[in-house]
Amino acid sequence: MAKIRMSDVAAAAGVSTATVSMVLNGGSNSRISAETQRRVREAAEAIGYAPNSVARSLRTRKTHMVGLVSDSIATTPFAGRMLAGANDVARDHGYLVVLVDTEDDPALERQAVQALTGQQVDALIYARMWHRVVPAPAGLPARTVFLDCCPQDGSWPAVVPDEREGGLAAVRELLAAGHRRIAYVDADETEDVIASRLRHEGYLQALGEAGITPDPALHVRGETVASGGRAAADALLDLPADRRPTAVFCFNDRMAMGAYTAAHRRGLDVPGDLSIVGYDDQQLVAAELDPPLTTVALPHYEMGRWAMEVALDLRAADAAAPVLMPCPIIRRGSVGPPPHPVAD
Amino acid sequence: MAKIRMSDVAAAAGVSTATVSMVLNGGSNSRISAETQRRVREAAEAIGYAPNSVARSLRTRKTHMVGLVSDSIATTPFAGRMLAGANDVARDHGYLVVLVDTEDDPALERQAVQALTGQQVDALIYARMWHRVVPAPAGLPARTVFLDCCPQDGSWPAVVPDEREGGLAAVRELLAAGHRRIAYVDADETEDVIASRLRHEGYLQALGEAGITPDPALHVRGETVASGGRAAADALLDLPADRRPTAVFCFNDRMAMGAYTAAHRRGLDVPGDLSIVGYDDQQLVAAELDPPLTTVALPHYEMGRWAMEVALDLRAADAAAPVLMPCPIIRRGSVGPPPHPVAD
DNA sequence: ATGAAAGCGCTAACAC
DNA sequence: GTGTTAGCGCTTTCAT
Repeated sequence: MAKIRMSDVAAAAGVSTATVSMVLNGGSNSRISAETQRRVREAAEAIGYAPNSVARSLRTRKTHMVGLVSDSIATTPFAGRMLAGANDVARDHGYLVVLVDTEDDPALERQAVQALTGQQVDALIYARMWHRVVPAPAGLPARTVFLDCCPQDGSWPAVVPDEREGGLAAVRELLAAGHRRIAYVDADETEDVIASRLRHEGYLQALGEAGITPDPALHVRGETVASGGRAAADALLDLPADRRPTAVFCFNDRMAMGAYTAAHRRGLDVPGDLSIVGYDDQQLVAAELDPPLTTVALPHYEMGRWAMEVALDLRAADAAAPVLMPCPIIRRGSVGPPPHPVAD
Repeated sequence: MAKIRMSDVAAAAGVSTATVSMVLNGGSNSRISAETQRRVREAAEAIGYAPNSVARSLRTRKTHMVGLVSDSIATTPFAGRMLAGANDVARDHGYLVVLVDTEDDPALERQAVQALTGQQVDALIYARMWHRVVPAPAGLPARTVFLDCCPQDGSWPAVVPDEREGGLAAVRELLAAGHRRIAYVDADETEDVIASRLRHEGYLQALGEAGITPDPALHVRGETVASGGRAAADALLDLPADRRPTAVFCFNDRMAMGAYTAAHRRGLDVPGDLSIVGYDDQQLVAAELDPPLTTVALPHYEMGRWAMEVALDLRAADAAAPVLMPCPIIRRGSVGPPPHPVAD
């Protein structure tokens, strides 16, 4: 199975390589006669010719590959959705994606960017798995887009989730069900600062819209895992009856999972006695809880698509400000009316 | 920022491109004089030269890229671990991985294999996200390795999890804690046939080793989600006291999660009244449950590494039979002694 | 409508 | 030790 070159096709069809190139790339509108086209195609087929993209890339200065450097493909379930989004549009447009995981190591990151530009990728997507503001690594190619992070020193297109709008949607959902005493189980101050702050802003705005004065006792924090959520929810449920929340909005689904545990352990029903809304829409958590969790989805797939679309210049992007991708609310079974009519 | 070529470096250093190539690739052992080497390196540095891998690849017929085609990077949390394993070894050896997700669509698959071989990848990894026997797609390059699946018509190296040994380990763990009545909450007959069968074999073997005759009533099935596990566990717990299991081995962590719910809803303590072992070691589930779940880990990271190692010829592999990668047991808090001494 | 020839940027014999 | 030269397999003017 020796490699078959274009010249082999040319010889077999009795034409020049230039002609072969024309018919194989030129579509049917080329100026080559129909008869010759047929001969060439048949010859190519017959001898099993497959073009060598490396040679083509060298000549055309286009590799039809885009690099994707990320800090962690493995450690979050979200990474896959981003990748999938990017991959889908790449594939649909004849592009391949070259993936490098840098594990958040700056040295590996530099090395990755170098390897990728050395490989002449047509564009580069720089992705982080948590919404952050990051310093732009050196040596980025002209066509670079930031995914789930913003470059410190603007001037690159970027896309991040609209966390504020997400917090707003979550709390509005609870408000619409009739709740007035709504708690926010927030992340620890050390973690996920941006998401935490933005979702909290959404929370406050929603309360404001409903004319509710936020009760500081209803803003609690914990580690962003189930046990942290459970502890925070316990604190809330220990409040005297008249100050206790009838609903909680949790920073993420895992904390919401802990809130379920807290409620269930004291015989409280979800959503009968306590309504709960999460954030992230992690399938393994949100959909599997009993009852299934109403939550706000992080639009990783859409962000991945968006990034690839601007990388391939399929979509214009303003480098001045990051695009805010909507976080839709996913209604499942954890929100209901408050247990009894409530006054403020 | 026009592209800088090797000839620019040569000109700047006053040598030929051949010399530049030698010093830049030849390591320090080349036959170029130390003085010239210095001049070349300095010139390259000064004008910011970066080699063009496409040109190099065309010449050397090595691209230092390996293709990875998978059926789903997005829909399972395991995909990331496989990718990470593959990526880590690729990176450590100066290789890049080109990823394509085919969504299990044969047409896309053919197209992916073609694109990748056209791109002259040095090797190809064909990955599936569920342990399966698959028909080998046409046109695979000589150096192909199968990941988490076996080619129907042998003759390619492959690696899959040792599910049988995993089931064995899970049940031995329960046996060691003193249990005798151990149930297996299995997958539905329609799902994951290979894993289901193999884990069951491990279960039976472990019981056999302990001199226990399997009780068919203790082998139940359900959908491989939390609700399926809950229903199955409920059925088990409804058994008369003398036939009821004191421990259950669940097909996966999600079903185990359902078993927790079933136990908790009837006031049973885990592991006080019921010990539970899962399978998969899904972080989001196993580690977050209360108590944390003892489970058997699927070695995705290791399989990813293995596949890339044989792809890069760093490790020999026999194409005759798939390699069985061990599934280690992860001890957490869901296994304890049976509630009271038990007789068979 | 088709072919000749140059060259993408690099490496590797082979000369000197 | 270093330079010359000939490609790797393709695309693309420019002739014809």
